[in-house]
Amino acid sequence: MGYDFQAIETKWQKEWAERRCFEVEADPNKPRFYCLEMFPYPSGALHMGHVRNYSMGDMLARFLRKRGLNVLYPMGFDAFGMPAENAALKYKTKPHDWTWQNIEYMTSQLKRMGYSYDWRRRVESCNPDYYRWNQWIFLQMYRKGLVYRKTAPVNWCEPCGTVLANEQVVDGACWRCGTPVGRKNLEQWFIRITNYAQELLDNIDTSLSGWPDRVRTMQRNWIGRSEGARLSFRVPELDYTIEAFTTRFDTVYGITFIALAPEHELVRIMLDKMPAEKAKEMEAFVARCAAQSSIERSAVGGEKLGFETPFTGRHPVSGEPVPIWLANYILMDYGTGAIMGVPAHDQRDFEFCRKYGIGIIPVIQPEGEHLDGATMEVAFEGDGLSCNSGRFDGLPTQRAIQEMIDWGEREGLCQREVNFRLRDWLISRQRYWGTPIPFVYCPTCGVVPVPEDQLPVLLPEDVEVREVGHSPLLDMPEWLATTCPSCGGPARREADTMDTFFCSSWYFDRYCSPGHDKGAFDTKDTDYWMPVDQYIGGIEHACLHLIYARFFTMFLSDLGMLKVREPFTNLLTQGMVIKDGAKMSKSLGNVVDPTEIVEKYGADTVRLFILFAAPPQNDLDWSEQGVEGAHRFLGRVWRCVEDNLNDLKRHGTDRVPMAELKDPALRDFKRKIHSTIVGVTHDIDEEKQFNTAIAKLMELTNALYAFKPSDETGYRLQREAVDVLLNCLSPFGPHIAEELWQMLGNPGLVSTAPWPVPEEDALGADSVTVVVQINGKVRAKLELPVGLDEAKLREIALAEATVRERIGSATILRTIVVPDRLVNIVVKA
RNA sequence: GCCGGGAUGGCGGAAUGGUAGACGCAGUGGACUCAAAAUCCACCGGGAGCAAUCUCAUGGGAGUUCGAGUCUCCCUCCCGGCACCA
Repeated sequence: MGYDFQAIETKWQKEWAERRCFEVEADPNKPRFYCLEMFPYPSGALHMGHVRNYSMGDMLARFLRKRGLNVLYPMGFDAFGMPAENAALKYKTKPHDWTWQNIEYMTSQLKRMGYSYDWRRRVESCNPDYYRWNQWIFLQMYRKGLVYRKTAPVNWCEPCGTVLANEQVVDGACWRCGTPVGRKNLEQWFIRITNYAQELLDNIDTSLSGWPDRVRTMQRNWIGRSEGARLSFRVPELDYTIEAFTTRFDTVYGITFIALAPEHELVRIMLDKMPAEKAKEMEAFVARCAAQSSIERSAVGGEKLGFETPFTGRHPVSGEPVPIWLANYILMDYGTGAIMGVPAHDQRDFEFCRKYGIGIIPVIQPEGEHLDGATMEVAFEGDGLSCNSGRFDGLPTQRAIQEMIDWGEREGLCQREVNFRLRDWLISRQRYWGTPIPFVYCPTCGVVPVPEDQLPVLLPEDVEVREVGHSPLLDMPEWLATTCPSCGGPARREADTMDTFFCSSWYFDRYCSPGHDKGAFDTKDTDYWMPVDQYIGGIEHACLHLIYARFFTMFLSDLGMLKVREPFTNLLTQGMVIKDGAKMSKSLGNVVDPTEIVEKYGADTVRLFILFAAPPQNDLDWSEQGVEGAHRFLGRVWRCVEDNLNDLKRHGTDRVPMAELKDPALRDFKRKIHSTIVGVTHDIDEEKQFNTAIAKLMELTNALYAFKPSDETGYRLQREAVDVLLNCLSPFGPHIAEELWQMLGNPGLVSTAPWPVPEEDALGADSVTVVVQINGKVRAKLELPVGLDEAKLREIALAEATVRERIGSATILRTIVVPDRLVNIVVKA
């Protein structure tokens, strides 16, 4: 009858759904496991990257379920976002309709793959039942002082018509559309994620040992902590104090100038107090810097531009005047936007001073050298001994930093300070298809939060998206107009919506309590299910979603809603799916549609291929020949059951214990069965090497083909092998395993059958190949019984004819014996 | 520049410091067939040899070790992240 994968797969998908095999409830008496995948954006159809991600997760979920764990394995959709608006424009539809259509279609595709989700828990972030809790959480953040509005130069993406968070600017360009990002001054909503910078950083080392090093490093870099001191320069003429941050307070005696960012607030004050002519020049300089793109301005080795102001600040230690300059390489959004210029020990300052003829004073001497400010060619940024630094002369750099800051703090010259590269999270988006920010503007009361009992602020669904430079919400006076919750007077709704990363920062909590309407989730559920034990997704979220989600978890924990501080215990970042040397993408036209492949080969084949072709972290080269190979393997499994079905059924499932087996061939075969269980379990559970787990199943299949039973014992062993093979195969190719399991008359479903347990006495070998080496080179291989002691092994090895011949007249210096493994004879001619 | 990860057959990739190349793809030969496909069986890193076998080989160079793809140091190249961050 052959392997009719289409019929089999639809049959079992229906069966699993009807039997509700994969629906789970929190049960404190059962050991739990939370297996999570990054939920997809409902872009229209699944792509191979999704299939890879979810095939890994499903395999794990099925495996762990069989091992007796109560496995939460949910799926949902990250459904707000720009593409829906673009699609609405293109196809003359509504974002709401387009999105929901895609959600339903992609759900059907996921079901066709046979993934074992608990579908009752599906979450859609565009559903008011979900986003009302976005609004609620946002209000809690507001209450805790984590939300603020600020007019600031923000990253602006013109094609997207909206601002971007820092995390969403990649190489100076928009993370979604790739357009270079501009600057715009806007009043926007921010979240103080920086309040959590230290914990976000600390936990990388203490709590994220289950994450790849790569991601941990990326987050560490992104948060970017640096320790140092804040010091100030008094500017008496302007009655102003310039604050600056430095990590090198030990170089304070080497200051020869002060540099400000052209956007620094002091610039305006100085302009007012300057002769008109000079002020004009300075304004021109500021304008010139403003015209430089962010990429230009932050390019390494970019040209340093400076402008000398007619003012001076007082050196914090000596009180001497220090010239104040404006410089294009000083960034307003790091530190204080002002620096102490130490050209001798900072390469950027050095280049600046050489260009503008500012003095250079070395205050650290490297070992065995003597630096002279007049002749130095590069700044010395390493460690050495302090000089020209008064009482600190002669101190080694690391000590100098500490002792000088201690002294500075005592004298009131500086304060220890820690700076982070991480910026607050800008969450407003000037887009329609997102969660409305629950605030109103009242002419009397100002910016007023919408009371919790009035949530959700519903996003109107019946809108027409038009190609205009602003959100369609602004064209809906009936939606915008509201009353002030505070005074009851007329007010206007906030028309900005939230960054969609807000939605994806807590969806995994919501999965724990589907449909809960008393809160974002029920703590009874999250107390049981959280944290996520295994999270699987793409590396591209290393500094976006994975930082935001960690922050949310800390915040919700501070509210007392979560018991955990970190959401994801183990993280697996899967590689991309590549074809013809490039990532599959529509623009390159190298996309392979999963649906077509599933029709041609079946879901089991696709799953198997995608897990077998490469280790999870590596990129995976799509190869239709490889797919055929996977299909061929499943065909072999099928035939090896179908062709022997009568024999396999006739002899029953009673196992023959190892102790009763005498024939070495049978004993070997029994061992193969049980070492497969051990190996596959190890590869999945400990190594997360799904490719080698599959390789071991292929080996067992090959052994089954080579095995020709001749008696009752042999047939029973064959049945044992087939049952183990199907059981271990079922997480990878669940449909075919289920069908064959049933054909054999096994009770129940293989999906819910316990994972096989290896028989201990079927693992140890009767004999082993002992390698005889001479000076580390393999010279003989001996098949010997297990457990011989060192002396015996040495004796046997030395007695071997080829070995004796090899040694000849050479002197044996020593012999290393590793029992059951090798004998290494060290000789000297 | 700094940080992280890599480099193994024609290809994807295996190898607790102990037989390098599991498993698969591609390839070669055979069986079955009128023939092909499918399937089954065998071979499949380089060099030498009729063969047994020998020899070289895990990016390059040193080192530790009885023994190194694996550990240490240096170098080359590739991938990823951060970067005029004070």
